[in-house]
Amino acid sequence: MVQESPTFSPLYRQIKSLILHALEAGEWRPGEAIPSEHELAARFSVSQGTVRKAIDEMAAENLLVRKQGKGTFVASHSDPRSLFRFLRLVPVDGRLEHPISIPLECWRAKAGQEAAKMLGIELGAPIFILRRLLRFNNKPVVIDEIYLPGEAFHGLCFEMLQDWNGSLYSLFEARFGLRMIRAQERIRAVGADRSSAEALRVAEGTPLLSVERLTYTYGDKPVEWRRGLYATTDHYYLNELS
Amino acid sequence: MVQESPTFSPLYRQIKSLILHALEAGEWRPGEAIPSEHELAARFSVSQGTVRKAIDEMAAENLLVRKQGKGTFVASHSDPRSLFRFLRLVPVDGRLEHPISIPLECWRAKAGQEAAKMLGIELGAPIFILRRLLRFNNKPVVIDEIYLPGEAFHGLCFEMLQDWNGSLYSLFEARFGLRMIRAQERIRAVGADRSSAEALRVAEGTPLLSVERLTYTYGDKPVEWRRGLYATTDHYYLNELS
DNA sequence: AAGTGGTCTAGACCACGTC
DNA sequence: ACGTGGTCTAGACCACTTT
Repeated sequence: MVQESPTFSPLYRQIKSLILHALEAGEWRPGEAIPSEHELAARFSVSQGTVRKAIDEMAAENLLVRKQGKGTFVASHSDPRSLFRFLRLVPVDGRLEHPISIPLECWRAKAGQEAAKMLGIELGAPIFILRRLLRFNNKPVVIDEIYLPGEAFHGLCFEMLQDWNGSLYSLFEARFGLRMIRAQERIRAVGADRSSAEALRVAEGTPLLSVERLTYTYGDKPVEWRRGLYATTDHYYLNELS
Repeated sequence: MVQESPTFSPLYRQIKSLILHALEAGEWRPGEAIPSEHELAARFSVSQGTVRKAIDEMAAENLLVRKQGKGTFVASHSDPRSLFRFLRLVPVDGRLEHPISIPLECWRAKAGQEAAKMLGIELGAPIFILRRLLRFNNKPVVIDEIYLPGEAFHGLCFEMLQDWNGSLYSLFEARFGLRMIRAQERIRAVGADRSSAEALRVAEGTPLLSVERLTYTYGDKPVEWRRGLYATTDHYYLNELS
């Protein structure tokens, strides 16, 4: 079963790849259980231990969630536990505040130089641009500008965003079948310009965190680029180094 | 019915804990190989697979490094690969620059309110305060103020810092037997004050990243608290979300 | 009682590095 | 050739959840 070197890849990684493709093809939806380890072992004609190791890795990558006695489930952004996986903003006083997302605008546009490069699409290709505000405890803390490739998101509109009760990524998951797997953030400090100062209710020139995020779905395909400006008077960006 | 103990911990975690204690006691030094899985299995009277699972977890936590065909080694900050594990600053133009650390000052002091709280020591306990500059490509980019508990670092002096060729953490490891395991960073945006503006060669008020880091050694014991100011005109703080 | 994931074992074999 | 970690298997039993 195992290939010869130099393209050697262990059996459990081949199994992992098969499960990954099944996930990508939507064989099981987010939140649903995948077949038991025993069933998958029979399906792929390998031992249960080999399936186990494949699933172990996928669980470590937050693609699957294991629940003893119940089964293994497809990770979902609807799960409240995964909310702060991508939003690393924490209030100074320690009180956990559930942020509220307020969509401001949403319009069609053509990809500029930077957006095209980041999203890996043609210059001038259709995109959506979305502006939204994040409130913690009714105070504006983050203003986001989000760039989405038109192809993957057609049908997106302002009303859809307003009607949705939940995180943006859970909407992407439910409406467009797009699962955000990992992201890369580039952080710097900038001074607030006029429009962001107004939105965040701070003085012009106030130091803000500029957080540029590129988010990837399966196959390391970038599907979202965003730039957020964070007011850090009452909150900070928390990062664990390990 | 037999009530199971609520403190149940699987065998491999007990083994992990034993290896951890041996590490903490300095049985093997950073960079050295630990005994083979087979030897450890014999020593603890368990199967090799159980030792393996313990080491797997410790490798995932960057405490050990496995090298196929050679052995398993105690992770070390002298290893160049671990340099950017704690310094997440990347130049905008992509060219990898090796940062150079320039010690500015080092003096004894008594722990103030904040340092005492962070380091978990008595108010007024002896500490060291260290200021240093980080240059990338000969340009000042980071100014750090570092607070160290006096007890763990006695003998530290300015000359020692100047003479050391390597990262601060590799010095801590070699001179004080203190291994930095994990850290937590709190990031916000601030305006440069007079002294930091001078050190970083920027205008007063320039937005800077304020990065407060609390670093832990074995047993989740905090042993370093630092505050860094990062100039982000030519560099950004890179964070992977996964 | 039955089904799920979680642990533990023992043994065989493979890939890598060194002697 | 030998020792190291890496993979794969098969089976037993444990812990948790549901029926």
